[in-house]
Amino acid sequence: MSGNQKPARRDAAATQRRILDAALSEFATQGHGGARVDRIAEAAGVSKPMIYSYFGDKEELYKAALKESYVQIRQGERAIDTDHMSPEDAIRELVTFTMHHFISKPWFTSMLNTENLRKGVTVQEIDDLNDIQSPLISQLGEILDRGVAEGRFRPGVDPTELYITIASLCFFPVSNKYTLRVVFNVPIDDAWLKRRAEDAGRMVLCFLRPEPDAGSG
Amino acid sequence: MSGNQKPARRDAAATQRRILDAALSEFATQGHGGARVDRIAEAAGVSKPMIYSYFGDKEELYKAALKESYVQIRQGERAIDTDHMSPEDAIRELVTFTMHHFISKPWFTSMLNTENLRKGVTVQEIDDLNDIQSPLISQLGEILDRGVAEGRFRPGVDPTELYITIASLCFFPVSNKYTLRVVFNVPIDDAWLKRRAEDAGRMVLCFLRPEPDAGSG
Amino acid sequence: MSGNQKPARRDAAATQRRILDAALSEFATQGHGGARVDRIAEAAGVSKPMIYSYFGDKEELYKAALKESYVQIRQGERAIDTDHMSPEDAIRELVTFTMHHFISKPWFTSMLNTENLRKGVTVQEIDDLNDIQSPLISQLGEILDRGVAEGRFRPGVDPTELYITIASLCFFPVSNKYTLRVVFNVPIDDAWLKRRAEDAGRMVLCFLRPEPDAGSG
Amino acid sequence: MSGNQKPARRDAAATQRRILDAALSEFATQGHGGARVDRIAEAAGVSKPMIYSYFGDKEELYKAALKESYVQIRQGERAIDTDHMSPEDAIRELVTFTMHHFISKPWFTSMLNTENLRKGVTVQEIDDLNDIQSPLISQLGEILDRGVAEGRFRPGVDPTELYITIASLCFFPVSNKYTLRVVFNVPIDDAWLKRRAEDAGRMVLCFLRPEPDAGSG
DNA sequence: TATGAATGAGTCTTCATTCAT
DNA sequence: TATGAATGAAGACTCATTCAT
Repeated sequence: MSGNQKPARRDAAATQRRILDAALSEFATQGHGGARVDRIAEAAGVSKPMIYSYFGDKEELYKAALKESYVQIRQGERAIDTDHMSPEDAIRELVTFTMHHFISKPWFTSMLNTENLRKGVTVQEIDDLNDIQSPLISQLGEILDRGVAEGRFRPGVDPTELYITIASLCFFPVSNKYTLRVVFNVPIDDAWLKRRAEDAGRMVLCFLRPEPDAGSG
Repeated sequence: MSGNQKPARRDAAATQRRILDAALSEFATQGHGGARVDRIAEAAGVSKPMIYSYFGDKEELYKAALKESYVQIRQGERAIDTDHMSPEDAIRELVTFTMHHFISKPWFTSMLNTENLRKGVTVQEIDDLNDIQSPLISQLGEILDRGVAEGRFRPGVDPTELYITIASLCFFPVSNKYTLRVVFNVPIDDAWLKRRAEDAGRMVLCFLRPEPDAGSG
Repeated sequence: MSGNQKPARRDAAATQRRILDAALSEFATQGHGGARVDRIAEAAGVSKPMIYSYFGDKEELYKAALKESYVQIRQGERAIDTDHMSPEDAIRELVTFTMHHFISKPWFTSMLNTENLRKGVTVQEIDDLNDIQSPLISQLGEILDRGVAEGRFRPGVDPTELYITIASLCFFPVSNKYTLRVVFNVPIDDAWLKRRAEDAGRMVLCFLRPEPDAGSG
Repeated sequence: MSGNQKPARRDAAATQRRILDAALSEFATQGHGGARVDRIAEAAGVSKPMIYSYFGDKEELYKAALKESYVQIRQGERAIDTDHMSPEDAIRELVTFTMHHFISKPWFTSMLNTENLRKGVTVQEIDDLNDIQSPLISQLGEILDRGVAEGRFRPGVDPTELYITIASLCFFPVSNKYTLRVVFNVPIDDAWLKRRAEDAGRMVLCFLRPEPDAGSG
C-alpha cells in the first residue's frame, strides 16, 4: 500500500553491497573503459559520493568488483559434492557445472575478458585470489588421485592444467557466443551449450583414460 | 600555379591503411570504451579530421577495425596446406597453427573479447564474415572426411563444432593468460603454451577416434 | 537510567576551542578557498555536524577564526612593558617584538593575506577589532609623546602611521619569505630576520629623530 | 554596425594571451584555491578545453600566471631612467615608482600573497625568476655606488636588502589596505599612499645617510 | 587533401551541508 | 550532545566531433 519502498537506507553494509553489485554488473557489461560511475550510482540507488566514500575511486571500485566476481564464483563452486561419485561421473559433473557456471554468471567471463584486455593490471593487486580457487583445484586433485588409484585415469595429469582444459572448453563458446553466432551461423543457445558440455566431458575423459596400448603391451 | 604538391598523390589508400592499422592496435589494446581517437590519429601520423573524413566516426572506425582483424586472420589461415598430410597430422597441424595464430596476433583475441563484451552489436553489421571463415571450415571438413574414409576418425563430427573445440582449447589460455598467471600461479609462456597445443591435439584426436568397442562389437 | 555519560559534561566550550584552533590553522595554511571542513573536523577531533551546530557554516567559522587571530595577537602584544625604557629603547623593543610576533605566529600574517585577498569582505563584519588593536596604538602614542617631551623625537608623528611603518618593515620579509628566497636567492632565516629587525629599528629611529638642521637654524 | 565583434578567433597566440590574462586576474582576485577554471574560460572568451590544451592543467596555468606577473612587473621596472638623477632623487624616484607599481598592478601583490600562502610551492619551479628581477637590483647597486662615491650614502648597504626595505614599506599598506581600513580606521586611498611613499623615501634616505658622527670624528 | 583551432557534452571527483538516529 | 550516512551542486578535466582555413 505504501508504494515503492526504497531499499534500506542508513545501513552502511547494505549500501556497500548494493554498490558492489551494481558495479560488478556495470563493469561486466560495459568493460572498464565503458563503465560509468553515474550508472553504478543510479543502479545502486545511491548518490555518487557514497561510492567514493566507500570505495575510493573508480579503479578501486573496479578492483573490488573484480575480486567480488571471484568470490561469488568460489561460493558456487564449493557446492558440488563429488566424493560419492565415480571419478568419471565427478569429472562429468565438474564439466557440466563449469559450463553452467559460465552461462549463469555471465559477469564472470566478462570480467575475465575485461581484466585480460587490461593485461591483468588490477588482478595482480588482489591478494588471496590463489586461495579462492585452490579448493577447486584440490577437489580436482582428489578426483584425479582416486581415478588413478582405481586404474581409470592415467597418472601424471596436473589438476591445474586439467582445470584450465575444462575451463577452456566451456569458456570459449560462452564468452564468444555473439561473434560465433554471426561468423559461423551457429545458433548458440542453452541446448547447444548443453551438448557442448557433454562433448567436453567426453573429450576430457578420453584424455584422462590410461593408454590402452600400455595395458595390452 | 598549382602550388606545393609535396605530399605524394594517391596517398589516400596508404593513409587509410595507416589509420586502420593504428585503429586495430588501439581498439585491441584499449577496448572499445578505452580507445582514443587522438591516439589513433597520432599513431597513424594523420590529423583527426582525416579519420573522420575517411571513416565517418569512431563507431564506423571500430567496425572497420573489427572486420580488418578477421581479414588478417583469414590471410594467415589460408597458408596451411594439409592435403598431403595424414588426417591426424593435419589435425595436429591445425591445432598448432591455431595456437600460434592466437599467440602471434594478440589483437585478434582482444577484438573478439571486446566485441563480445559489447554483445556483438557491431559484428552483426559486418557482411561477408561468414565467407571469411568458411575456407577454414571447408578445409577441416575435408580432413574429417578423409579421416573417416580412412577409418581413423569416427563419422558424424561437424567441422564447425570441431573448429570451435580447437579454438576453445587454444583461445582460453592465450586470452586469459594474465589472470591465469595470478590466480593459478602458472608461468604461462610460449613453452607452456606449446605443450598446451600438444595436449590439445592429443585430446582432439582422442575425441575423433572411432569407438574401439564399436569395432570389436 | 541516564545511560552512559562517558563524555565529560560541559565539553561544549572545550570543543568549540578545539574547533576554533583547528579552523585557524586550516584557514591560515590553506587560505579561504583551500580550507576543508573535513580537515578541520578531523584536526579538532569532532564530527562535522558539531562544527555546523556551533558555528553555522564555513563562512561563519572563517569569521570566527579571523577574529580569533586578532585576539591571540592582542594577547601577545599586551605583554610588553615599555614604561621604564627610554623612548629609543621602547621603539627598538617594539620593532623587535613585532618581528618576533610575525615570525612566531605565522597564522596571523597568513590570515591577513587571506582576508585581504578577499578584499576584506569578512573583516568588515567583525566588531571590536578597533578595540583589539587600540592598546598597542595608545602605547605607541605614549612612547612618542615621551620622546617628543624629552626632545629625542620630532613632533607630529601619528602613532597609527608609525605602527604601520613598523609593521611594514617586519611583515614583508616574513610574509613573503618563500618568494623572496627564490627570486633574490636570499637565505631568509631567523638570523637574517633578526638583523632585519635591527635595521628596521635604526630606520624608524632615524625617521623619528628631530631635524638636525631645524635645531641649528 | 555589425554588433559585438568577438575577439580574433583561430589565432592560437592571441587565444593563449587572453587565457593568460584572464587567469592572472582570476588567480589574483580569488587565490589559488578559489580560482575557477570555468570563470577563466568565460573571461577569456574560450571553451575550457582550450585552457587544458594550451596550459595542461590548473596548476600549470597558475604557474604561467605567476610567472607572467613577474614578467609584467619587470617590463614596468625597466622604464625608469635614474642615470641622470642625483642619488637621492633616484632613490626617491624608485620608492615612488614602487609604490605606484604596487597600487596600479594589484594582481602582483595578490599573486605574491597567494604564492606565499602556498609556501612558494610553485615559485620554486619557475626558472629565470632571478633574471627577471636582477636588472632592478643592478640599477639599485649603481645608485648606491654613485651615492657612496659622492659621499652622500654610507657604504656597505646591500642593494637587495635595500630593495626589500623599499618593497616592505610600499607593500604592506597596499596589500593589507582592506584590513588596515577596518582595524585602524585609516582611510587608505591614493592620497594617503602617496604621503606614505614620501615618508618611505625620507626614511630610506635617512637610513642611507653617512653617520654624521663618523664624518665629524 | 589536409589540419590547427575550437567546443558541447560528458566523466570522474570533491565539498559544504544536512539527515536520521 | 553527538555522529555515521547521505547528497546536490559544483569543480577539474576529457573526448568525440566539427569548423575555418
